[in-house]
Amino acid sequence: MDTSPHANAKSPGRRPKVRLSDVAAAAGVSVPLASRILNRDPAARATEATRTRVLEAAAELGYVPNVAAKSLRLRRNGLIGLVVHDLSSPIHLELMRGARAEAAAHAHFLVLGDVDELLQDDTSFRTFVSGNRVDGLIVQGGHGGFDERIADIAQALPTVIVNAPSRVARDRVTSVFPDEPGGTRLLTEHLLALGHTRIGLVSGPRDSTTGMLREEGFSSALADAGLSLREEDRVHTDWSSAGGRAAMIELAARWQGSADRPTAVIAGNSLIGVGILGAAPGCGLSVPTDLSVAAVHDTWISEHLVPPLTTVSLPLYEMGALAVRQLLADSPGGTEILVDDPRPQLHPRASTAAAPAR
Amino acid sequence: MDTSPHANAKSPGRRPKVRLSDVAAAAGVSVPLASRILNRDPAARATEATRTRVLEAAAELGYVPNVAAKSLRLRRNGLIGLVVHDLSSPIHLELMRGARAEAAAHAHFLVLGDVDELLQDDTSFRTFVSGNRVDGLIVQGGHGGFDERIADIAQALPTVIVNAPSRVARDRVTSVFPDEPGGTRLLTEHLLALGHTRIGLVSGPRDSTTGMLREEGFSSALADAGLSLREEDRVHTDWSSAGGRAAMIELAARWQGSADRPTAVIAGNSLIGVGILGAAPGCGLSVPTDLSVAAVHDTWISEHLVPPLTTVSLPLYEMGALAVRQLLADSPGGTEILVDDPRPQLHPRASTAAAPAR
DNA sequence: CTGAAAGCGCTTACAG
DNA sequence: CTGAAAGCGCTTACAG
Repeated sequence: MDTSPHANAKSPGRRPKVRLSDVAAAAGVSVPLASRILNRDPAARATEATRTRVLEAAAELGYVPNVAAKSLRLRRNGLIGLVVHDLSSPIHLELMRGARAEAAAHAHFLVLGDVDELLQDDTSFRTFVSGNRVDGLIVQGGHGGFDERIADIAQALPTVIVNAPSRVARDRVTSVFPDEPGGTRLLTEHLLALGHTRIGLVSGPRDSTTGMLREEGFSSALADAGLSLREEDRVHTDWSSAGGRAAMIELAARWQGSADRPTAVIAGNSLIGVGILGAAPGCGLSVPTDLSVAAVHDTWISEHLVPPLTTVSLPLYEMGALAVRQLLADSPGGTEILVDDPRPQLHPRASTAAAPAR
Repeated sequence: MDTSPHANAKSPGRRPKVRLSDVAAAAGVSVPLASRILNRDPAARATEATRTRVLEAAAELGYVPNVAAKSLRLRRNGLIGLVVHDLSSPIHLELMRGARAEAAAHAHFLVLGDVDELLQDDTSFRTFVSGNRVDGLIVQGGHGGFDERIADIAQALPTVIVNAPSRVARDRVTSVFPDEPGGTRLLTEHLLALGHTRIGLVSGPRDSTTGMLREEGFSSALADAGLSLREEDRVHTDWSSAGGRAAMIELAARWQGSADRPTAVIAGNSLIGVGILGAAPGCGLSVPTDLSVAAVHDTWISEHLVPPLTTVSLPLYEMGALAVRQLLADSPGGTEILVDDPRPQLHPRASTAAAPAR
């Protein structure tokens, strides 16, 4: 009778999997005791000799617990679903990096999901949410009209909304978000200090919570300076460079032939900022001579643009990490957590300069 | 006795999980039969009435199989590890998007890993590789000196290397990669057609397989035109915009005061291209008047740069999708697969122009 | 303190 | 063709 670890080899070319029972046998103890020792169960008070025998056997055999068996037993699997809206945005990437690193630090892993798929495709929704596929969900918020659905999910699965405070009042949803108004305020104050008195805003989609919060910071900073945003100086667009480009062209058309126009513009995010910067020359506007441009979110590209883009950085990486920590702490839902370490920070660069004399 | 689905509710606020036995009971059949019907086992030839009763019960109860139980039984879990080197690169993002979408189409999910962590941290390595955490691994290749380790992994777990052909001759490693030489050749021919006869190359790190392949395409296109790369016209740097910036500064210093210099430069990837474009003005070089710049990989940003960057696009999204397909097909290892649909495509933009007259 | 037993929720040979 | 039984690899009350 072959009960050696090699007896259960499946594919010929593959190394055989070592089970807990193999470790227990090698150490001459029962399976439960091996389990307790390996899991540092304080109740297991075996002699030091036994303990090391088990530990050494495990190390020698290269034992790694079977996660499926553990999951079935423990009803959790060490997996966190990270569900974002647009995988190609450098902004979500930072969030993802922070979440991944934090998860790894706690021996957890991230499973990638897509917001639209999750909300529209029922199969995807159900495997994620009811199939025990993941222990919890981090969902990118800030997009309009899907809050009820999230509340639904949260009823079945610990859920954290990142990127925007949740508008759902239900118990189980925690949200984690940066100081959006504060960040935009920093940008606005920077432009005001440079002498700009009329500042445009290229905001995100109309139904975006994030966009609204940024506009709030913008408006309140203007108000503090005795100014206010004129309706005709604001454009809504989507969160992309193509959107930023279209917005710049739209604004330039409005300004056609009028000397009375904004001398600076704030981009709702840095993708939009890139689009504005790219479109300005074609509109006959030189940045920063004719127009100062500043954007929310500092990404790897900001400093390499021509001219380098003034931005405010928000703690995206930390937000991802904190979302994971919240989920693992299984904290009571309903909390709204402002990620404020580090604080929003201004990165003044050549895309902003003193307002031209009037 | 309460055997209703609600009997197994755990957390009071959460919806109870429905088990297969609940479905079977509701449909009045045995658990095995319910399993067979739900899994479309052709051997199960129940009456149509029974079949629909089971299907309807499952739908009504909102049954979703417990993945942990399935995994334990079937020895696979529908998870694929995607292990990349730098999560923040827009290039890997495309790969990731393709892989995620393809995986989702086959009811699989992606678990995020980090190459450095996988190779250096033994715990991470072992949970991924021997802990049955994932069914297979997609690892980003092209970085020097870790091929033996990958071969090691592949012995335990189906593995596909993306991004570069594997230099490991072992049986089990399949690699999937785009036509790197072909792409760079397209870029080179474009510059040659514009009249450039001396072209510089800002390549990636010295030990990068990918970089070497691109240089091959570059050199062979030059050779076809009766030209060749001069040693002093090549700079190695890392795959980043900061690297590109440093390289541009280095080249400009070499060219100082000499009329005899390259009139065009090819960037090993588009991040490097961004850095070159950003650094050129500071070096007293106007693009494309003084210097044409072209780069490998077309990303969202290329067309929004000032000037828009000429690039060649490689099928990164498709490469990700194909890697997943390879893994799921459990095809025999050792194959090298060129992803050539779509073919590398030139995107001529304003960063390249006719060579200045000599 | 440790071991034997039960059980997590499935699937699949094996009988009937 | 269908059901009863076994078992995937763990952990944890429960006995001893």
